[in-house]
Amino acid sequence: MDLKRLGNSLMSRYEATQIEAKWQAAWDDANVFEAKRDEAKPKYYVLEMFPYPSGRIHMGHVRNYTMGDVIARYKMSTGHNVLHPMGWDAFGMPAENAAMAIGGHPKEWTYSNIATMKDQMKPLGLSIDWSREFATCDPEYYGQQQALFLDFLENGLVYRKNAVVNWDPVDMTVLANEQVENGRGWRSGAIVERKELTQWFFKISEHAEDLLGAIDGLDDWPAKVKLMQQNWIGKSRGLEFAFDLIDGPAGHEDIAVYTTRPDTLLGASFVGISADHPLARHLEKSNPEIEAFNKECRQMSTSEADMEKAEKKGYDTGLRVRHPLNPDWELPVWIANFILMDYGTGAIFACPAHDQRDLDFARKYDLPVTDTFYALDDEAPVENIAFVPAKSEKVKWVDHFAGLDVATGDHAIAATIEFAENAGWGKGVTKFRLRDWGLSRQRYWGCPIPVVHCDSCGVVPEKKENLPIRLPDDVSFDKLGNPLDRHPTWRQCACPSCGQDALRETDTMDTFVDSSWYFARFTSPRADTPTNADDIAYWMNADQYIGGIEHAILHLLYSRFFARAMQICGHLPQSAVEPFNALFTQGMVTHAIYKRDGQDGRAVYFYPEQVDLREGKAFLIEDGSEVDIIPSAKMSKSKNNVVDPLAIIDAFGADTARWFVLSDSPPERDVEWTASGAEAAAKHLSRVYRLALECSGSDIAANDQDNVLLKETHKAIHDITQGIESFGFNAAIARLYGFTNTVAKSKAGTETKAMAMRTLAQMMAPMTPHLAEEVWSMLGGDGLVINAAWPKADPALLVDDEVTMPIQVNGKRRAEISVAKDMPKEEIEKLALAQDAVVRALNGASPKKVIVVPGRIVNVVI
RNA sequence: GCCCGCGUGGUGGAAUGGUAGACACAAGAGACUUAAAAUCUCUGGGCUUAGUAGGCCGUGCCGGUUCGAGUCCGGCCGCGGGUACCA
Repeated sequence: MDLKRLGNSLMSRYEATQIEAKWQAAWDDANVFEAKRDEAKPKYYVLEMFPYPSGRIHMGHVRNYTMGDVIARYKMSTGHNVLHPMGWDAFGMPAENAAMAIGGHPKEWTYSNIATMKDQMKPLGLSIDWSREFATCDPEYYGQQQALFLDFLENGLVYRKNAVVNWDPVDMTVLANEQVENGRGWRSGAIVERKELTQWFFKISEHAEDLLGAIDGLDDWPAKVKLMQQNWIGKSRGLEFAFDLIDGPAGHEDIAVYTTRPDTLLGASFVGISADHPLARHLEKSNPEIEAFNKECRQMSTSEADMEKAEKKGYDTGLRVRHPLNPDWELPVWIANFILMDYGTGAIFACPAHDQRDLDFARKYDLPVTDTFYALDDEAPVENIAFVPAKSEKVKWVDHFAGLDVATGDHAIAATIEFAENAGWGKGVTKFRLRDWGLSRQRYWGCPIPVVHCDSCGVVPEKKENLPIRLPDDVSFDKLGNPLDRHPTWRQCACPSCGQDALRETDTMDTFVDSSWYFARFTSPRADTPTNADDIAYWMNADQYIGGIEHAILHLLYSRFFARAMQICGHLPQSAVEPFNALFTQGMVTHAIYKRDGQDGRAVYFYPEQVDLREGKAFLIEDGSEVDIIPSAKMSKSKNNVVDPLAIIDAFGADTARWFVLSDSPPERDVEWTASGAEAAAKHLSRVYRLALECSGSDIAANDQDNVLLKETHKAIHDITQGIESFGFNAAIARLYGFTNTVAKSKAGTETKAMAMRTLAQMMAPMTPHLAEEVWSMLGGDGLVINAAWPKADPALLVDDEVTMPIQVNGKRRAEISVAKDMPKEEIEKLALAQDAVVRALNGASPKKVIVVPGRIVNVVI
């Protein structure tokens, strides 16, 4: 489709490019988007998740920022002092990958991408206060982040411990989970190993209880996000106890386990330990087979999904433990590849009858399967499907040691814990699934962790006056490993404590750290401390936060933790520990992926514009060869399935792009990208422009249609206002289409029509701000529409005197009546029963029941 | 695997438990025009039917609650997101 040509022909009257440039200049002149503290007005802070500067904006960005812009502009017109900032989530792996793949420097790559993307965003006419812009890779920003880190350290919110990473033994580098493909490094193809490193951790788990409890107060967050966070934090009540080892090696008298299902203890089949469990590590020293098995376990990727989906494997250590309820009952001890040292105690007891994973394992290695309870109506023993009812469901116990017969799992768990505590062999424990947040990254392009390693003083925090600890610019990516490690001089420094020669930490911070406090920094982006108390007090919290659902857990949870940590260190007031008052999660913009396997076996991805689609197949435009079509996934740079909005903006203008991206689907739902319909959006905007033109040139006297149009206008105000406030942008736009039709067809006088058109312009202004200004000024609107007060619906004009009511017979619509709004129930019933269709259906009999819902429906039950 | 969503015409989608398909796109027909573009008008879930009468079916599938279910509940299937080092 030749968008450019179509656009030009449409623009013969509605010149979007001209109009848009004109009004953007007018907004700049009036400085309407610069946010200044003004105690006289209520403030409103609208924030969209800031973008990663990948180099091109895509439709997902346009959708996200247009939604935020609608809210920001709407709030401006309702008398709020609006803060609407924008910045760049600029650290991260893609910059290093680009440096490795195409040469150049991550810094140059990133800043040049930022410049390009800003140029692409500017024409959209977003109401952003660009004076507050920053990138997380600016030393001014990450220096303040280092200051925060030092404060966290001082307040005991950070510590060091060992943790495993994915290690590529060929590239000599740590791999992110997404860089591990089928257990192999994405570049080298080498089998990935687990490697233990000493790393920094935020003590987020200490705040688990608070982070969980406070979710209840997040009234304007989507329920699904709250549920996901609750499950992620995963509070559980369970039993901790130990199995005594029979003739265990010295120092290994027992194996401690934690279980959330202690009530199934009589179904125990074996004890499983992680390959990294101290006992497993002890055994491997003298047993080559165990050593080999453990080594294999340590070659798995660290990702939970990979581990869970991998084939379950085990090795029988030959050791045995005693069952705590019966000393004569011995259980084997297995090393299993699905048990993680990081979770619980690194050891479990397995109850195959009531856990599918344990059952698969038991069947594979021929271990016993013992039912401990049955469904109330089915006592068939477990075969190959584990019986796992909800804990709230009642089940029949086979022989429960705490004396239960029929009880729910919840009840049985509580009873078992009490039983074990009284008997003295176990202890009830509350645990959280949430683990501490490992922030160390063995990479160059991130915020340096501001600590120094000194031979005499150990790990020493850098002095605040030495911040920012800047990344060195003279690095290269042509050798293996981390450039900071290899740098000839950067590491060397004086110990902040004793002054002797020392070495800097070369790990940088997880990029989630950067995005965990940028919302606070926007309130005073140039302050020489992380935040400024007055600005924070005025602007925080973000009243509306908008971003992708893919951030439902990690980013949002980390930000909630950071707000608490910053409050502890005095950088945020108590009122800001939940920094986002309202959250809206938009759906993703998805697109099919075009892919082919390259000669080296690696996938090669193609952009949608490189591909020609015919009869459900995809061919490269370049040479006509066929490529694979992979079903839609979120637009992602690594998969090349991104569509940039520039073609639409070039052809039709920003207002069309904005209107189109809002009109076509509900904001929270994922959308499969397609450009069909952009043209229609442009047509509609031209039509609005034409209507305004007609209206400004006409001279029709006031008449009896004026009142009809007035009523319609107020109904539209009511519906559209509600649509915007509830993020029903597509519904609001549908209503705007309807109202435009009403105005177009109305025979009302010119004055009333101009009023209706001005109101239309005001209501379109959040979505199509440039056209709205143009129409507003054509029809004698006062000043800028952005400064005009939002129209208010008069309740007296919203009500109709007559209502249409459907008549159902047994729930099926058979007729329709039109009645006065306040007609009593009895009369409605009489009218309904007199309808032909009802009389026919009744066939002389009298109805069993007649349900009349005034103003809604009548249902005659026969 | 586990957690969270989603599934409605040819397409995007609308619908406080109350007329399923609003509003659009694409399509077809017509008006205007020398012609085209632009614009305007009309048709439009499926089956049945001479039909704009009437009837039956219909919101992924199966079942339930209810006078009434796209909406609530249970079980499936499919797709998407997250799964702690992608951001």
